[in-house]
Amino acid sequence: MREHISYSDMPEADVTRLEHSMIVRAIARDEKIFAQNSEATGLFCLRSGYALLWHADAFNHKTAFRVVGAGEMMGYRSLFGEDTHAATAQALTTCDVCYYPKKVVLELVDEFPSFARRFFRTLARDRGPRDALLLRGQHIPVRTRLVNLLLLMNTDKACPDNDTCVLKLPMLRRDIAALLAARPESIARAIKELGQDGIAIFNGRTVTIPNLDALSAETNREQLPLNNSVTV
Amino acid sequence: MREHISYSDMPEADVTRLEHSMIVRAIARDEKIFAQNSEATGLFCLRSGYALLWHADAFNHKTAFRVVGAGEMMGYRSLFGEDTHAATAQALTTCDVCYYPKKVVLELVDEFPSFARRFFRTLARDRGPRDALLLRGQHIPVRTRLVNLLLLMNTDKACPDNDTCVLKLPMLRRDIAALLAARPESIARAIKELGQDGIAIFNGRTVTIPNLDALSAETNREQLPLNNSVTV
DNA sequence: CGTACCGTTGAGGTGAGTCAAAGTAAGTGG
DNA sequence: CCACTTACTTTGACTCACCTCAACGGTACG
Repeated sequence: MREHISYSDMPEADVTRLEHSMIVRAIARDEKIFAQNSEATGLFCLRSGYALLWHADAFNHKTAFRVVGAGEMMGYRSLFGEDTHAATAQALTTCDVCYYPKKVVLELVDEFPSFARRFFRTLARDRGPRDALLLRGQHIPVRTRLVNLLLLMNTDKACPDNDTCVLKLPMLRRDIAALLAARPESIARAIKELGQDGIAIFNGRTVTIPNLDALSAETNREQLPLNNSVTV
Repeated sequence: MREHISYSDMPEADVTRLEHSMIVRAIARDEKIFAQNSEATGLFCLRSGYALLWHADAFNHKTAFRVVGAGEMMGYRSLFGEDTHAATAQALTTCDVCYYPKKVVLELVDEFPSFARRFFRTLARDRGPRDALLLRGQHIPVRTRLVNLLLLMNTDKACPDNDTCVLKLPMLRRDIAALLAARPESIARAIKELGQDGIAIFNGRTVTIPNLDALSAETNREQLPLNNSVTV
């Protein structure tokens, strides 16, 4: 949010107004931040911790599609779409959530084009749909999807270059399964495989990656489709 | 686009300016409207015909994720995301495409909040990600995914209520396959099944649906997951 | 020291992918 | 108008990755 403001030509008074409208709330693990089909009354930011966004369909198949990390926004899609929340946000860890009331956000967006443009950008760049291709594509085996997840989760904590790299996942096996559109059992098996091959060693939620390049290489481990079709 | 304008308080002069900046182009079947990784220089609208949006990954797996019909916009995501096109748009049928240069659109968006708000809405409501859950979810069998596609494609041409309903699909089997993340062979088998069960009779690209309710009922034909997990 | 999850492992079944080939429609040129 | 080419569609046989079901080990917590 601070980043959005810095790109705008908003005067100090309005910045203060926005910051004063903000409400911070501490959320416990597993607690919901907002629920699917509830009204979008404002914008949410994660100040610390991790949250998971998931969607439940007609008969309650739950599909996770995004891990929200510290500093990221959520709920903007339904806010600007003038619609109820399409997903539930649930805390993976204890976290601090900032809340900006709809009224203030929309007024400032109307008033300051540069602020609005920044939101346009965020909305348009929403990585959810694109990540989904990596994490949920059927033609990609579970093992590879898991590697993709590790690579995505590793963006923040850069490792000491090629050296060993340790990553702490914020979620349970079942959450990983939901993100990868797989079953927890399949995740366990993929984890075992990656460990045996020395690509990524899981110990509870801590993952040790001896060689980041070797992990990345897993991604290109495609079985050549030879489907020389033009359009597909 | 006309709808976006009508919701705005844009004066006549600017409406004219927008309309004069527009370029209309006739596109032949299979021709590309814009290509993945190319620069987004403007906004595209489909005046007539159908187009398909698809994304190709590192080693050329092609995944379709949206069918664009007449009156719909495309390319807005990369335009506002200030990024290259994330997908290729390809004509399924011959079609007329309107093109609005980036410069004019962005200027008007900056100037008229109500116009901007309308774009926010479109961007936020982009049905791509949500449809993807219906069309590409692994836990949903191909047969059901095909039914979902038929229901989505049927929005325009409403049938004479419960009576027989005929639908003409604009795309090839391989395009259906790409949309459903399946193989053309699997599509053929699902089509055969649906025909045998009298749910939807395919004849080339023409689909006859004897009973729309029966088709909808297919959607709830979920095998109960009994996965009583809370978070997944 | 149970109770309750979470995580792992094994055995078995299956939907959909792969490969190969035949059938069908759609252009193209003589 | 008919051979001929080309691309699309369908079918069958086979295989496999993943799901399902079930049982067991580990860890946390009252």
